[in-house]
Amino acid sequence: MPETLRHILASESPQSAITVRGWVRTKRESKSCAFLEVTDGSCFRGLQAVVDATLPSAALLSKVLTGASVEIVGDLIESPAAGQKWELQATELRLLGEADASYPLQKKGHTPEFLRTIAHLRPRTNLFSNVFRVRSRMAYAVHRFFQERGFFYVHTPIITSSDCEGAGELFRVTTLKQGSPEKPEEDFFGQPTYLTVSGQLQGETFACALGNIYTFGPTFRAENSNTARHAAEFWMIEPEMAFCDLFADMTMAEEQVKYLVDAMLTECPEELEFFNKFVDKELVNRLKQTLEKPFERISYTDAVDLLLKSGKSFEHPVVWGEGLQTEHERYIAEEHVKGPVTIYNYPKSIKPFYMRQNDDGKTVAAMDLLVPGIGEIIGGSQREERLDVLRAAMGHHGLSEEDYSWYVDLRRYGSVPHAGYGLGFERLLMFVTGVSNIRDVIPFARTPGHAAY
RNA sequence: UCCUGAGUAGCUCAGCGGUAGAGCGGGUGGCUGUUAACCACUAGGUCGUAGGUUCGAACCCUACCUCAGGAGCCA
Repeated sequence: MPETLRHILASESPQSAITVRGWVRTKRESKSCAFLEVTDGSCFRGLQAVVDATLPSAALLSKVLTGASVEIVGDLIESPAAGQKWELQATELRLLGEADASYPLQKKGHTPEFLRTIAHLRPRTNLFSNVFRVRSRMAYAVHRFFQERGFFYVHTPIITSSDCEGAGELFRVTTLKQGSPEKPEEDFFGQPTYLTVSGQLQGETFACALGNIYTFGPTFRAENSNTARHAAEFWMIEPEMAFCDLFADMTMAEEQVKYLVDAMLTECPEELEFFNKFVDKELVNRLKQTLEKPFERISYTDAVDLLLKSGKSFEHPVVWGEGLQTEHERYIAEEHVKGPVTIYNYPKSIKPFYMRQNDDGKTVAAMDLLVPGIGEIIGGSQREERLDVLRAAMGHHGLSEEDYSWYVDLRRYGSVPHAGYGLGFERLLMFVTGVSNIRDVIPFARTPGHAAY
């Protein structure tokens, strides 16, 4: 493998006769020479190549427009001008792939809305190359966090027949033709199947065998949600821990968010500087504040109290027993706490059947971690491990034990207290980059009406 | 799905009843090292689509489409 710009730019001393391959970002021409800014994607910065007008290959310059791919041989020298430490004094320029005048990216800024229409070219821009380098680093940090703590990575199914009740609308998976007289039992799997909305239920079975496990993979929601925070296909991180209660669960969630924020601060400094300058000027401050102190914890009941006493007039009334609205969550995270906050012990009527019922009979051991600007980034709970209580909850939710017999079996054979949560990977990326639209942290976003590429 | 706003050159926008504009990007020429280079010239448009009002519509009205912001649902 030839050296990438990431290594070349970190060079300690000049080098002669090196080869650089990449894409032209800008060209600045004057009479005696031309300056080509070349990037290869390996890092944010590019390398300035100086092509003297007397070089034989300088004749190619008229065809080297923004977006063209080039191979340049030359000497890495200290740049005599301000703006960069190193530059490449070219001895030979080769045009690998022309980009004609219709190339849509120019050196001036583009709006994210326009760039979404050219998702195949936007990773060549500053913003998106930074976003997707960070996405890769963060995915690695997610695995590192769990692997360092002895968690096992479990690949839960993407096609599933269980609908993880309460997690939203599902996409149907079928080989039956539309309008076909065939019945579901004649379908490929012999029963209705869907794209998974969560690996949690299957994850629980592995936690009740391997101890601590996590999943990290794509999940799907067929909700007609049109917001900057929802996508039909997104990646979720779902740890599940045996012998774990709600408070240990909350501690784990906090530890993970801090670990990932720290990874952003220490491993992606160039990208972070860019985001802080061009995307969100408060980003670095906010990330540093996240690490400073323990996340506040407020019970749902106390949260309702403080909302009622806030003196704020909310569009939606604050009522114990109803879900917290976005405006309520924003007030708590952004005005009351001014930082990440975990709300726990929600009314059981608004939560799914598998959450553990508390002794008060009214609430379940659920928790949501809210962060300023984004809202819910993590949702989790301690799971109901008592056979009779779980059966009763399933009855209340109108679920048949037959459909979940394997899930109920976990409570029948060696049941243990266990807990877990789901962290939306894209929401985490929005938090650490400051990018405000989920469509801009996914390589090819799937939202209602949009599945191009 | 609901509410609000916006669609004018490849991109970002100005024009808001009376001959379609600028910057960037492209082309040509100039400039002794530029940094979103600079200077001059130049090409580039069914003003989202379809109706309507008017002597006259990019501009006013209606519908639809698309996008954005907010809400619901949630991660």
